[in-house]
Amino acid sequence: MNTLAEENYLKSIYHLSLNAENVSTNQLAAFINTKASSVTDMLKKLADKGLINYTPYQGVTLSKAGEKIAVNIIRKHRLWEYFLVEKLDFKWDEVHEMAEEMEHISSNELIDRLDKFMGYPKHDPHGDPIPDCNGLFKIHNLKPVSAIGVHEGGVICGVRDHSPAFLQYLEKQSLIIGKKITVKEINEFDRSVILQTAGKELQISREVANNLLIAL
Amino acid sequence: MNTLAEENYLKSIYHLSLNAENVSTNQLAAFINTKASSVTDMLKKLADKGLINYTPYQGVTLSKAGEKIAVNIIRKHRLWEYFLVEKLDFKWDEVHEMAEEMEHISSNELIDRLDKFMGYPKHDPHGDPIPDCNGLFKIHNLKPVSAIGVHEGGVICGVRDHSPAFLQYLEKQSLIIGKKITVKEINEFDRSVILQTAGKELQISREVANNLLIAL
DNA sequence: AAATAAATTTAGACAAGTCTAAATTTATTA
DNA sequence: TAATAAATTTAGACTTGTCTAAATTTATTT
Ligand SMILES: [Mn+2]
Ligand SMILES: [Mn+2]
Ligand SMILES: [Mn+2]
Ligand SMILES: [Mn+2]
Repeated sequence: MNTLAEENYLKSIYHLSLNAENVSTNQLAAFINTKASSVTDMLKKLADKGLINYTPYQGVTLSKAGEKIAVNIIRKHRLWEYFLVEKLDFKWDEVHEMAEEMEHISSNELIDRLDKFMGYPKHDPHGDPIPDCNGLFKIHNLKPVSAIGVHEGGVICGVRDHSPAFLQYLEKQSLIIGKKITVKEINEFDRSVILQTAGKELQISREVANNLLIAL
Repeated sequence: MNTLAEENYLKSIYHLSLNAENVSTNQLAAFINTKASSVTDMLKKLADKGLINYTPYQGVTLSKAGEKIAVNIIRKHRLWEYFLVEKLDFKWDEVHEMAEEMEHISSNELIDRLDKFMGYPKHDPHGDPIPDCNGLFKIHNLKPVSAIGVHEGGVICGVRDHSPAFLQYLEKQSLIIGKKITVKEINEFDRSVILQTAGKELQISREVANNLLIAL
């Protein structure tokens, strides 16, 4: 099997691949919080194992085999997050770090039974889709609030920033998954957004609007 | 915090300490499945950290700090085993290896909530006591079936051998936790034991009798 | 097209944990 | 008690994953 470090690299390459065709050494180094030279070493190792496509100086993509492993780890991560929130009553800003450890528990039988135990949830506490036991899931097509115009709106279905600080802020504003919102006004000066939600009206910064995802 | 290897050594020293005042280097090496020289290296490290009392050539005991860590890992191990059997429907012979990984998930908040979620169970699937969040538990005073005489009996409350093969055998014979048994006869030749259980009678080898624990 | 800057890789080192082989200490036996 | 055996430790090496500093490659500017 693969080491914990290998799994973390594969998962990171997967996440970074969503925003860039080829993932660069420096991107990975920043994301994983390590040095570029360490990344190079690991990329060689993963390439030897056939888990990535690596051409020196040109960045990497996941191979089919590598992607399968990455998706499986993401499946585990999201199922454990769901478990922590739904069964153990943690808040959505408290579970990520624990799931970072739990995603490396190796047994697939375990994770499949956990999935069944919870009724095959489709989304984790942050709105991210949970791959099924075959690695299949719908990449939902969400837009940041900052990308829609006045009088448009939708349902909050995800977040881009998963930091506890951001999640706590959203919770305090009742901007939680499933909430219906409409853009009422966009401030010309700082592009902050005034939202209309059930009952009340509230203002969010451009920064927040960029990181809050809705389905139209 | 402590590394995975350190945690495994502390746990092993704890288990071996139950049968011997001082735990020897070779005992540990055999138990952990490593070489004596590796054990020596780790013992120095644990002694430097103040987690064990180590005098070269004389074996080790856990310090108060080391024991606390060991008991906490055992608590996690047993709670996860209970979870796997009671919530995810694994059989008692299937859970040990998974729990060996899960016991290293670091969060104590997580394990305390898991404990609460399951209703604060007192014993794991193999009958072993689960330490509470303060590390307290009753070491129950069990006897192997091989240690009692004819016409004596009790309730099955634990096993000495935790191997899948042994556990599967017991299950097949319906010799499970909570079962009431009485010794009906002891074969003089091979010291095998004939048991009377609810309804039927069955014979077990000396080997099995040695590893099956009962409360009188 | 040079020159410079940025990105990436290579070289050499280090810590953790393990191993084999050799040296040392403790226990056992004659 | 001296010799031998068993247990333990030390010495030196190896792997994984990391780091810093130097070398190399690619990209960007003049
Ligand atoms: Mn997460
Ligand atoms: Mn999540
Ligand atoms: Mn176990
Ligand atoms: Mn157990």
